[in-house]
Amino acid sequence: MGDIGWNYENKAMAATVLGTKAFDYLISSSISAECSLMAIGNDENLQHKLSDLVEHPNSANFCWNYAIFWQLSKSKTGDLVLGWGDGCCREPHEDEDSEVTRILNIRLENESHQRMRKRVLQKLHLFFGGTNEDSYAFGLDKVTDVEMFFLASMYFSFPKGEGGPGRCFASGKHVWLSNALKPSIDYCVRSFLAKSAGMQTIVLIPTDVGVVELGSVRCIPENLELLKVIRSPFLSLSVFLRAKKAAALAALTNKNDGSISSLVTSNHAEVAPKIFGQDLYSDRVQFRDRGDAKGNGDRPPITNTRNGFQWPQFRGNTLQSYSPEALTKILNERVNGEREEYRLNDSQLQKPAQKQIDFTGVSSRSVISSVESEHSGVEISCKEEWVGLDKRPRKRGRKPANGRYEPLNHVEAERMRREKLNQRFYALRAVVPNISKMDKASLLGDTIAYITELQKKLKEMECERESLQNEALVPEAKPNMEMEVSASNIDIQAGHEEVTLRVSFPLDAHPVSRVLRAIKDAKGTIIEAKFATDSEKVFHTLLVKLQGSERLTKEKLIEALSHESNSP
Amino acid sequence: MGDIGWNYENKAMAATVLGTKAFDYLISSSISAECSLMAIGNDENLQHKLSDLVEHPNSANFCWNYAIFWQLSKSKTGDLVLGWGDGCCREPHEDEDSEVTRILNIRLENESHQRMRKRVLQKLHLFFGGTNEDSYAFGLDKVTDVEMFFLASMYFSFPKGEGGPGRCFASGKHVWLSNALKPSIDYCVRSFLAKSAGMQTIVLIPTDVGVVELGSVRCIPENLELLKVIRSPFLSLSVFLRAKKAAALAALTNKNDGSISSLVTSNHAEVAPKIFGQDLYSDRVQFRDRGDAKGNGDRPPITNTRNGFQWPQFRGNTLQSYSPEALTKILNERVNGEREEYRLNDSQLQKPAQKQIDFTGVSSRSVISSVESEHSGVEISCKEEWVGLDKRPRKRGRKPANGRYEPLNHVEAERMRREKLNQRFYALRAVVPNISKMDKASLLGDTIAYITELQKKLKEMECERESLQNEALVPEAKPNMEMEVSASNIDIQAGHEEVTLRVSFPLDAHPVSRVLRAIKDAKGTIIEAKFATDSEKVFHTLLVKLQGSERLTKEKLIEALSHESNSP
DNA sequence: ACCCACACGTGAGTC
DNA sequence: TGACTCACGTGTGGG
Repeated sequence: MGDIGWNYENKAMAATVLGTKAFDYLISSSISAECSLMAIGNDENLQHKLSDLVEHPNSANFCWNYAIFWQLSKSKTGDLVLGWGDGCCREPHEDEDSEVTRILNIRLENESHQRMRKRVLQKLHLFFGGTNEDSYAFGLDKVTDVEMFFLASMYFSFPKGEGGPGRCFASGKHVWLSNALKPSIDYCVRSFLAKSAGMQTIVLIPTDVGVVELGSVRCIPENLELLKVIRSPFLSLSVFLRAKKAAALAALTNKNDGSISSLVTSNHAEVAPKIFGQDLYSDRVQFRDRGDAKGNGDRPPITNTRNGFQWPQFRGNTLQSYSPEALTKILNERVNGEREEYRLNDSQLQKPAQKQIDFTGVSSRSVISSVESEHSGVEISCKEEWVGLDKRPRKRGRKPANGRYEPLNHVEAERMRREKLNQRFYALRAVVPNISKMDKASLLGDTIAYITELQKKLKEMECERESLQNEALVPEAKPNMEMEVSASNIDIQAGHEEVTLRVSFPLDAHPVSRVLRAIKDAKGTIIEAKFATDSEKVFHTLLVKLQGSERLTKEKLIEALSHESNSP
Repeated sequence: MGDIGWNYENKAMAATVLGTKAFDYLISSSISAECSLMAIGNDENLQHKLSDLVEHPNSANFCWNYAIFWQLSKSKTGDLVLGWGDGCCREPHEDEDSEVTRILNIRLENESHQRMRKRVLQKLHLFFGGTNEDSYAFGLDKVTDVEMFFLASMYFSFPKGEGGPGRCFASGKHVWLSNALKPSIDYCVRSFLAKSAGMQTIVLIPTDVGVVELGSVRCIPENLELLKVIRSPFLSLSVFLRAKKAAALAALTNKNDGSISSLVTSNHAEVAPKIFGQDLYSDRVQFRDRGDAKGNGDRPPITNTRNGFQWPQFRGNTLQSYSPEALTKILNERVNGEREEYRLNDSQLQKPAQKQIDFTGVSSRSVISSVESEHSGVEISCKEEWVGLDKRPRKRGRKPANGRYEPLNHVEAERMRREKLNQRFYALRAVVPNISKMDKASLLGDTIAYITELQKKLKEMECERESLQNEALVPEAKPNMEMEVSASNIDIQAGHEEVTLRVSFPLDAHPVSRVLRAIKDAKGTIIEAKFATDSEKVFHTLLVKLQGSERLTKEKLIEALSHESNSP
C-alpha cells in the first residue's frame, strides 16, 4: 500500500507524533480496508463491560487505563481477522498517583502536538471511510499519549496467529506482560505506541470470539484471581457474540457477495435473525412492540428510535463508494476545508470552532447532541421505514468517553448503572465458590454465607495459630525453661583446681527417661550411671542389675521402648 | 373476663390442645379487645422482612421457625401496648434434619386435635371480631404445634415493661434465650406455648417502634453478628413505621374519638399525611399519578385499585359493631352452622369442604383467590370512589404464609423479589466491613475486594500454618527422632546378672549440652561425669578441672549460659 | 397454565 | 443544576 498520498504539511512531524516505526506500521503493514467487516458487534453490552473495567476505580480492576476487545471477524478477503470490536480508554482519576497522572497526561501541553495528533487521527478516520462528523478527534479536547495509542489501535487488525492478539487467540492462552516497557518486549506491532504511552502492563485474554486487551501504566504482577474476574464478564458475552457472528457470516455466505451493504440492508423484519430474542445486528430489539402496545406512544420518540435504530456498520458502506482517486481528492479537500465542511454539516452547533484547525473549542458534547437532535428529526419523519435507510454511521466504540456528553438519556445512564451492577454480580460470581443457584438473591445469600464462613475460618485460623504459637512457644519454652540451666537447678562446689557441678533436669523431659523407665519395667536396678561426651554425642552408660533370671536383651529392651512409645 | 361462654363440646380437650396454663392465659390474662388498634402498620414491607427471616434457608438466618413483630400501638384505653404487628411462620423444609421436622410436625397425626385446634383459633378469631371468611384456620390444612403457638400469639398484647416483649422494649436490650425449653425459663406468659412448640431458642430484639421476636426449634447460641444481620433490615423500617405511627396517633388524638372508623375514613387525598412520598396508611401510593399521566389507562383497573386500595384495619370496625351479647349469639350460631355459612360466603369456591367441620380440604389458596376475584369485581364497579367504602377487613399478618396464594400480582411478587434482594444487600452490608459508599455497586465492589482479601489472607495463613506445622513438626519430630531410642543408638552388653547399656544422643538436643559448652568456653576439662535419677529428676554430676587460675563460680557459669542462650 | 428471574423505562429523591 | 441512585410497575422468556 505504502504512501497513499496523505497530505500532511509535515510528514516528519506526524511521524514524530506517532513514532516513525508505528507510523510505518500504520500505513504499510496493518491498516487495511479488510477490517471493514469487523464491527459486526459494536455491542453496547460489550462496551459497558469494557468501560467498567477501566472506569470504575472501586472495583477490583481499578488499574486499567484502556481496554480493547479484538473481535474475530471475516475480512473482505474472506480471512478471519481480529479487529477492533470495542474499547474504552480513561482519563486519569483525580485521586491517581501523581506519577501515573503525569504519564497519562503526557503531551497535553504542546498545542501543535495536539493539532497534529488530531489531524493524524482525522486522516486515519477519513481514510477508512469515516466522515468528519463522527471523527473521534472532534470529540476530544486533548489527546494524550495513552489516548493516541488507544485510538490508533483502532486501525489495526490481525490475522489469527499474527501479532499479539492473533497469537493469543490462536494459542488460547492469555498473555500477561508486566514489564511491557522493556525494550526487548515486543508483544505486537503496536508495541512502540504502547511504550510511548507508558504502558507497563499489557494483558491479552482470549475468548471464543476474540481477545480482550487491557493495558495499564502501572506495573501489575500476574494475578490469576484478577484474571478470573476480568474474564468472567466476557464468558457470558461469548455465547452471544458467537451466535451473532455465526449468523452474520452465514448471512454473508448465503448472499454470496462480499459487499457490506447487503449485510446492512438484509436486516428486514421477516429475515432478521434473532438471537436471545433480540435482533441480531442491533443490540436492542428493533421495535419494542411494547412501546406501541402499551399505548405510550406519547413518549418522546427519541427513546424508541434510539433503541431501535439499525446503525449501519462503521466504514463499510462509505469505503465501498469511493475510488482511491476520489478518496485522495476528498482527503485533500478536507485538509484544507475541514472547518467549513464541518460547520456546514453541523449548522445547529451551539459553539462554533473559533480557530482554523483547532477543535479544542468544540466539545464532544455539542457535537453529539447535534447528531442526536438530527436523529430525532429523522426518526420523527420516518417512523418505521428507516431500516437501512439512515446512512449515518454510528459512533463507534468509546461512546460515553470521558468528556461524557450530557443526555445519557437518563435511560442510558440507568442502563449503564444496571450494567455496572451486573458487572459486579458477574465478578462476584467469579470470586464466590459453591454458588447454589445462579439468581442474584441466592448469589448474595451464598456470598454472605461464604464471607461469614471465611471470617469464621480466619478467626479459627487465628486462634489456631495463636495456640500453635503458644504450643510452639510453650513446649519450646517449656522444655527450654525446664532444661534451662539457672540458679534453681545448678549447684557448684568449688575445690582447689576442680569444680563439681550438679545440674538437675526434670526426668520426663530428659532423653534417658524412657530408657530408665524401660529398665524399671524390666525390674532392673541401676548400679552405676555415667555419661560421656564427644563433640557430637552424649553417651549414657548404665550398669544394670537384673532381678530374677530374666535376661535383658537388646531386642527386649527396644521392644519395651517401642511399646512404651505407642502407649504413652 | 373469665369464661365468656365459649361453647366447646369438650373444654378439657381444648385445654389439652393448648395446654391448661396457656389456655388460662388466653382467656384470662392476656386477651383483650384493646389490641383492636394494634395493626396500624400491617405493613407488607415489614412482613416481607420477617418472612425473609424464616423462609429462606439460603440466607444467614436460615434457622428461624417463626418471626413476630410486636408493634407499639395505642390501646383502646389509651395505653401504649405491644401487639402483633406482623409475623411469619414456616413449615419444615424438606431438607431439614429429621429431628427438627419431627418437632415441627408434632400433632399433625391426630384428626381430633386438628379439629380442636382449628376450632380454638376460630373462636379466638371470631371473638376478636374477625369473620369466618378471613379466619386463619380456614387457610390451613394442618396446625402444627409451632403454628398453634404462632397463631395464638396473635391474641396477646403487652404493656410496656410487661411480658417478654414489653420488658425487652422497655429496657432497649435484646434478649437471647438459647435454652428456652428449660423449665426455669419463663420469658413471657406465652412460654408454655413456646415450650410445647419445642422452641429452644427465642430472641427478642427491640426497635424504636416495637420488638422483633424470633423462635427456633434449634439451639442457636447467641451471636452478635447474626444479631446485627437480623436487626439491620428493621432499622430502615423503624423510621418509616415511627412516622406512620406518630401520624396515626396524632390523627386519632385530633379527632378525639377512639373509634377506628375515623382512622380509616379520615384518609382522604387532601388530608392524607405523606411519608417518603407515599400515603401514610397504605404502604403504596394511593394514586400513582403516573399511571394516568402516562396515558396507560387501558391497563386492567385491577392494577391501580389493588395498589390504591385503602384496606380498613383488621377487626376494628367489625368489633365496634357488635355488642357483647350479639357477639356471644353469633359465636353460638357459628359453632353450629359454620360450614353452611362458609359455603354461603364462598360460592365460587372450587373445592367445597366435604365433612362437617373438617377444613383440611380447603386450601388457603382457593379461599384467598375467591376473595381476590371478589375484590376485582368491586374494583371494576367503583373505580375512584372506593376510598373508605370497602368494609372488607384485610387479612392480617402472615399473608403469604406457606400455602402461598396464587396471584401475588406479579407486581407483588416483584416487590417481594426486590425486597428480598434488598434484604440480602442489608445483610451483606452487615458482614462486610469498610464499606466505602452506601450504594449497591460500591457495596458489591467492596464485597469482592473484601472476599479476595479474605481469600488471600486465608491462603497466606494456610501457607504460614503449613510452614509453621513443618517447623513444628520438624523440630518436634526431629528431637523425638533424635531422642528416639532404637537399634541404632543403643548398645547392650550382657553379663551374668548385669547388663551394660550404652545409649547415645545427639549433643545439641541434649539438656546438658549447654552446660558442657559453657564448661568448654571456660576452658574446663571434664574429669568425671555421672548421672543419677530419682522419680522426678535426673542429676548430672560433673567433676571439672579448670585450666589456669580462673575460678568457675556459679554466677559466672550462669552468666555464660544466659549469654549463650541470647545468641544461639 | 403458572411461577420465577431479569431487564427495561421511568419518576423521584439526594447530593 | 446535573449526575447518580433507587424503587417501582411492566414485559418477557425460560422452566
